Amino acid sequence: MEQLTAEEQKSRRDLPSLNSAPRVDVRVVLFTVRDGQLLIALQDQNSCRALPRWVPSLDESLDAAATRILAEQFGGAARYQEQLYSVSHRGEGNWTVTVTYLALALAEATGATPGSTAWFNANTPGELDPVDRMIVDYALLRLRAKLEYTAIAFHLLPPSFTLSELQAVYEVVLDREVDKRNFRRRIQAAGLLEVTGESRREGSHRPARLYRLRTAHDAETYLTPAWTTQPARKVAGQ
Amino acid sequence: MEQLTAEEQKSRRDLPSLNSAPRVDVRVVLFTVRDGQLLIALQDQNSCRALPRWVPSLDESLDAAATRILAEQFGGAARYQEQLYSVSHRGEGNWTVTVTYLALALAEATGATPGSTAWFNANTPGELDPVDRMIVDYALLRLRAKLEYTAIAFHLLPPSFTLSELQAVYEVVLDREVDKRNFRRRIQAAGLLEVTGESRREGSHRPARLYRLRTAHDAETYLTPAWTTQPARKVAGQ
DNA sequence: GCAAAAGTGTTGTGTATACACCCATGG
DNA sequence: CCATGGGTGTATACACAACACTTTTGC
Repeated sequence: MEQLTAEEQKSRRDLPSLNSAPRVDVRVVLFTVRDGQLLIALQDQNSCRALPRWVPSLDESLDAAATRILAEQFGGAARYQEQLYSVSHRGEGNWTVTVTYLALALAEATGATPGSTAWFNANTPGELDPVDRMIVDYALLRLRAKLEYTAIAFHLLPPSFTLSELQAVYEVVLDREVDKRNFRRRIQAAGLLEVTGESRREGSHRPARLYRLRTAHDAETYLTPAWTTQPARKVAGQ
Repeated sequence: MEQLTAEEQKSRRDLPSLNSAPRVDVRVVLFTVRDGQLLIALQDQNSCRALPRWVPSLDESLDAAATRILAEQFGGAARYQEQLYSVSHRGEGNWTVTVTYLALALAEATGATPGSTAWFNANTPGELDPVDRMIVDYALLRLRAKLEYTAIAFHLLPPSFTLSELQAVYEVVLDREVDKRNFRRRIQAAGLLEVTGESRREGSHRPARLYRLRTAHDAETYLTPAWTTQPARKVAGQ
């Protein structure tokens, strides 16, 4: 541990101090589900893939920086963002603090992504910087865990959807099959859904009823802080 | 949102850039249980209480900065630390990124804390900076939630302890009574404990058997990332 | 009428809860 | 012998997993 004088220690404890401190950047793991696959957005730069990132200015919060990444690169596609974790690592010399976010986007809105960003299978994203690799792995872990006890999955679907579509999202994210009857019972017992009254005919079979998420259950409900200094965790959508 | 030229945007995306970015500080919510109360450590500075904090140098990781706070102010008392969340807030002008940690200490080792640090009831910590208040509230939420599904509570007790002591920790942290028989069944079903063979006589009643945590179950097991760049989440202890 | 997905119930199994008494010791 | 905390078992409710057939439609 480095040795400091009493004055230096005091200046480090009483904010703000003016000595140099680690740099900050923000990175986003943006998920979507399309064609039966869980995809993440990566930038193809220097023959190596990397998470979309941004160095926040002195004038924006962490959440705002994450929102900016999503807005600039994906327009209104992202419907949900949540802070994941902060890592510190040596990036070219000094320590950098990387604050990471998990975000969810609608497949419909992700057809054309500007710039060098492309979609890759979340389970096999290819060659990745080790830090980015860990972030992606942890984002996947968290997404899967949250699927079980929050309403997070609805952000991967349009406002109205069939129960089979919802089940397909669960199966793709969790990477395993789910029993149809148990799934429907569990979802309906949670009381988050209501029928829209409409139904969808899309083949030579019985039409499916459409459901929507009941308002006031739109946000997640568990184990995420309610910081009044950064109230907006929802990005787009109503 | 601020307007940037294409060059400025590029420099923000390609790390490291040299423009000014938010400052970073680290704060720790250190819990202990003593005299049937859940306590947190606060500094009594400027007639206002504040969380122990530190501005990390260019030469230390976030985890190392948290460890340093604990080591300098509490010696070897802290036995566990875990990153909580990162907040950004306007501290005297520009944005500051505050990375927060939850830590647990042994009551026995916390008798004399150097400097201006003192212990306060975690539920009624008194007047606190709004940011610190939110951090404390969230730390409490997380500690209570983790108590239910991890072995985190053992870090509030010495290496060997009675089941009644363990139950008392749960009751104090969760702030509710727990059924003795169900508690013991649940704990033993988890398979984390083993009897030491010794017992403790401390009154005119039957002696209590002493238990210890089985090694390899010492760390928490769920929903916390395994960053290889910051492997040490355990601070002191064996 | 047939292919294809939508929709629906029951049964068993394990898990959490509520609850009351005997045991070992010190004084 | 009595006061004190240590230690134990059972009955019930609830949540979850396994499992197969009928319904509605397009062609």
